[in-house]
Amino acid sequence: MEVEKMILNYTSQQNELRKRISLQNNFSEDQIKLVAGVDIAYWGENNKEYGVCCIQVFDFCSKKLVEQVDYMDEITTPYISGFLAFRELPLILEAVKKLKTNPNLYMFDGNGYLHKRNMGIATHASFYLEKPTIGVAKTYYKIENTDFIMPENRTGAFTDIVIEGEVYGRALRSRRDVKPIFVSCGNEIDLDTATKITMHFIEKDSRLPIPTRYADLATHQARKLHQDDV
DNA sequence: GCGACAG
DNA sequence: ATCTTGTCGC
Repeated sequence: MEVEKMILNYTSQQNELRKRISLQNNFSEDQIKLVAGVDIAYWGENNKEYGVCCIQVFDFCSKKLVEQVDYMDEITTPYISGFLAFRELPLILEAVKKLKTNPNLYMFDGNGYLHKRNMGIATHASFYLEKPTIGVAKTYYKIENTDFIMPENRTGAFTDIVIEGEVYGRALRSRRDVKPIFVSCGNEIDLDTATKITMHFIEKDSRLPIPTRYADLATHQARKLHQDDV
């Protein structure tokens, strides 16, 4: 009875924000110098749940790490499919406050526009970050009973995910012989540009782009450090 | 009761 | 997301 009201509240918040989504670039591509990857790891302790958010900022051209921050805190919001942003955003925004650099774009582990209300975490977060965002999910989030079409087994091959005539995102074969990843616009960017930037950050040793991939590794390291500490 | 289910 | 070892393959 409590979670139902929470879901109604969350849904109405997202329905308000979605009115302001833009799928157009609000930048020129040569202005993208710093790209941030964001991720969170969780663990339980004393019957409470904790999380650590890591943000890693990379130089677009050299792909070198230029800054990293983390923020650890107790997690109070449960995971509810479709409402990931409400669980993760508090930690993310605190971590962002610690950044000294000002990334031109943020990449998230999860969806953006590829969401039942077009409000996956990448899109939702953009309204607070006021920067372009991209969502990169490792598994498919099925909407309206629509399956994705498997792209060809070639690097860069993709298929658009179309629901009732509208492109929500795409299944992208970031490398040959790997499962596809699911790229969608967060906000203030178009899908072709989001795909191009994602592919730019693909290295031969992973199907995931550098920013989210290394942010994920960093969260695991940060959690390990914390647990050694306790 | 059964299947779905981003992270 | 997390719980977890070995193992097949490049």
